[in-house]
Amino acid sequence: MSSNQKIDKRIKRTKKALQNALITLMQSHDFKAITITDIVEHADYNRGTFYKHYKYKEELLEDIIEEVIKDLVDSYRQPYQHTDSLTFNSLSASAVKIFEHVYAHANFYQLIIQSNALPGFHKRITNELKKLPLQDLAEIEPSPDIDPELHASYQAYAIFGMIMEWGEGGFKLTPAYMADQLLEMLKFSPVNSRFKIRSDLEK
Amino acid sequence: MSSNQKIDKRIKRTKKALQNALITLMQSHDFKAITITDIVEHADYNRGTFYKHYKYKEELLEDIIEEVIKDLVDSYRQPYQHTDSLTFNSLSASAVKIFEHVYAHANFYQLIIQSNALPGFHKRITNELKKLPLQDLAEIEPSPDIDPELHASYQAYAIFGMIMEWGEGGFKLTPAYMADQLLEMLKFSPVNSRFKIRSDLEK
DNA sequence: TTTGTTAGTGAACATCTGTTGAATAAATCT
DNA sequence: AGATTTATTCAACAGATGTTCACTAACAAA
Repeated sequence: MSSNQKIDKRIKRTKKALQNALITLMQSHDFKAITITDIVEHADYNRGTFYKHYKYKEELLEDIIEEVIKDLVDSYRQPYQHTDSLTFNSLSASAVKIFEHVYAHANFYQLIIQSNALPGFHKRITNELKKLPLQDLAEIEPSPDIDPELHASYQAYAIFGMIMEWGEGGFKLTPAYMADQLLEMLKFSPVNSRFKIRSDLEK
Repeated sequence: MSSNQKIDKRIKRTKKALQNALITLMQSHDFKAITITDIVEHADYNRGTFYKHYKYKEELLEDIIEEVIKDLVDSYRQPYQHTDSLTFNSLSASAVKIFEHVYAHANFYQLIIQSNALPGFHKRITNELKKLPLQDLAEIEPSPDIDPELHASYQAYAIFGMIMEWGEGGFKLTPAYMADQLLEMLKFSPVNSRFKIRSDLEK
């Protein structure tokens, strides 16, 4: 039944204990300041046991992240399974689900942000980009040839940016509001909108 | 004349040497695998000297990043200074300048990506978001109340996402193409576009 | 050029790291 | 159930870390 039949009980037990220890320590300490010794002492395991499973604490953190990601994917797929919840459209429902997932794991996301688990570079450069007045758009003729890879990365990081901003504000806003904001920003995208259809007819 | 009159020559000399040593080491080693001892031995300084200026190697890296960011801001401001380069419009020119800046520092950006200086979380979650088919948009009525903070973060991370995608592809694409792609994606934004004006008239 | 200030040196220290080996405990398998 | 496999322990190791100290060398200001 369960997805992991062959994994040794001891391994699961140990990994969970180490994960919990790290999470607990991250509540009060900067990620960088937490030592392997801290983790194993807090979890009451031998230091060698840690190294049997992980190379460094970042790897342990990634295990924790992996579980949260799993829930994110599940959350996203929910609207497609329960058609009754499709009040608006599928994207709107998915967007809500994504932000609801983050909201449900707000403690975790805030922990990641607070404990400086994600370091300086992307934060530094995106903060600088934020200052630049890129909002002022101009009129250009439409053209549909957008690189799908670039577009996917653009969209992914954009949503990630919304989550970061949300988290730095302490997750005060509601998931529904966040989803609405995302839809507002996406609204005029040509892909499936009436504008795209209209410009297609113009050809 | 110079912006830093009061800073001791020795400090500048030492910091530059340490920065260069780290950059050199990052060419061939994973960031995490580089030790403080490696850096000071390569720069031929005492280990205590390192700790006089930096707490950990991440702080040293941030100093390097700071210089690149400075160039990014300068690059962005260029179009506003030289009006002759405004072939299209200000945003288009700014976008080109940003991507030209990245292209000029492609070695640095690739170094950051390759050496895993930015760790798992944002990469992991955004890669997952990329898989979700968020591209399929739906028709909704326009409304202009977008949170400026959220929008700024959205845009900043979106562009950062383009740069990451670009870098992971080895910076094969040209800066002009990247700028064009950005403009394509922004094109239908309501803020200043003809669509916005049209929908305003509909009221 | 002298004087006060501070960066860099070298050495020492306790602690943490990453790895290893043999012994023990707990799991899995038949 | 017993036999086999393997996770965990404990101890030990060399190397790296982060900090401190007195010493010197280089700098800035007058």
